[in-house]
Amino acid sequence: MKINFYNTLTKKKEEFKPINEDKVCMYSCGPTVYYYPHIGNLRAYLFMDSLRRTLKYNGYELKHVMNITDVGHLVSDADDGEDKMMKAAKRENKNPFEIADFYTNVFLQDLKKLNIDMPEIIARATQHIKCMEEYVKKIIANGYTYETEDTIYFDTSKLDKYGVLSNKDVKEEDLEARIEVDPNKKHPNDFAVWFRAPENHLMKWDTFWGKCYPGWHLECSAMGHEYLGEEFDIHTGGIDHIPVHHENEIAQAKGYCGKIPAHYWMHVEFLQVDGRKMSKSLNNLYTIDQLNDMGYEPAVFRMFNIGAHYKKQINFTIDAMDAAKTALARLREGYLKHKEGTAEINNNVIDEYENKFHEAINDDLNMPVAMSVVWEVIKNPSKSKQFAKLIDKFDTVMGFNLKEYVPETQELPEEIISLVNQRNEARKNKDWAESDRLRDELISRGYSVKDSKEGTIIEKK
RNA sequence: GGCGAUAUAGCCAAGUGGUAAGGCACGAGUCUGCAAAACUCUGAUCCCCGGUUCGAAUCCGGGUGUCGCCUCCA
Repeated sequence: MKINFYNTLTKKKEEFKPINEDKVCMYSCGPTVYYYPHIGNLRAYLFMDSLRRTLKYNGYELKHVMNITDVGHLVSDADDGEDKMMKAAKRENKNPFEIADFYTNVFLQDLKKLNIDMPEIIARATQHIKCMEEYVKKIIANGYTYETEDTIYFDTSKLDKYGVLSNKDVKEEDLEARIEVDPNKKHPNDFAVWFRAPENHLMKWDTFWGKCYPGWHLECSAMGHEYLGEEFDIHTGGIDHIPVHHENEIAQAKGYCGKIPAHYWMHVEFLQVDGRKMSKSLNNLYTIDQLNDMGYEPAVFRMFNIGAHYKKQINFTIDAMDAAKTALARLREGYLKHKEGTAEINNNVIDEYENKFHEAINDDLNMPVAMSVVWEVIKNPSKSKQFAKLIDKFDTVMGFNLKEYVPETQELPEEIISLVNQRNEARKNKDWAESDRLRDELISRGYSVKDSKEGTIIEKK
């Protein structure tokens, strides 16, 4: 079945045609590991996850690289300010390598908690300094750079065009620039590719230019090239990467070999909290662990995310999380009902659902519509193992891990069992006052009480 | 100032030319001793104005609101 993706490069939805017939090569910009990832960061990786799973659903093999930026880059893309990793190191009284290790681990754990399908290759910048050096040397040899005392800059004026993704009008930017332009730069869009490290800089390596460290943008270009070659299929990232980071990656690749590295560029929109950007100053940052502590397991956040298209801003609210939490519980219950069902379903019905689902995910990852198909199957009154199997298949894309889901069976404390028995006795005697009193007692101890035909069901809330 | 998004029922949101998916909440009902849970049913003409069209939420023009980027960020 045809796949269509929105391509930031061409600004339209187009049919996806990979370079190799059955293998897709892609690169995703990963995090700079200097702090805990928040749910806004994580949305980007849920998007990456949907993309991976959709491609696999279509039968593609994947070769997918994600970088971990553990060589800090400067606080600003414009190459001034403090180094992020250094700043974090100072804050926590550790060295930058310890900071990187710690937050890399936190990040990977978070992805695991969210059941994110992991890229085949996780590339840490500190382990690829050599290939970055080779990469930058060729850009230099090709004449796309100039040196200042301690920095090598990329000269964007050497390109036929800078700003292929973001409609930048360089001349106008010259006039309207509101921030101080680095006086060492010849053109405002020029950017650093290589730094000579100051004496007190901890992260530095012996290179052709002395003790150095790489420019931030260079990492992705070099590592992408290392594993995927000069041209590959898809490059993903957050929408914020479009105007600077990805433009610079493209610039570097052009300087290196004259080619735009990826054919399809896909960008995920931001998540907002209560209609505003998430930020420290607004005090509205959430991490996946915080949500968990608030009673929303990671799968709830996944459910929330799947409710909206990746190219749209999504508004995170507690109400929305409650909605997602209920929906997830019903999804699981509905799935279990099908699993125990005995109805025989006509294959045409199955095929129709399957087709509808497949069309949805292939239409630029339209997960909300795909999810609506899942609900149709879940809510089908005929309960059937065939439907359960179909949902298993859908779940390879949705990622709720339903197959592994088993309702929690908890050991109830003896005093609770005793209360339940007392209540059953009272009910038998139609002593409703006593029965209700005992129910209130159980509820106040944090249990839910449901009287079904098969008996009373007690669950810890 | 430049660039980019977005405006659909109480909330979260699909839909980009043929008369509004889905989820959650609310309400009603079934079930229940009463509840809870579950299940069933119920709701919007799509920010405003103008235009194109047999026909527009969907295209065009003009407003208005919101958000983001241009400064670290997914």
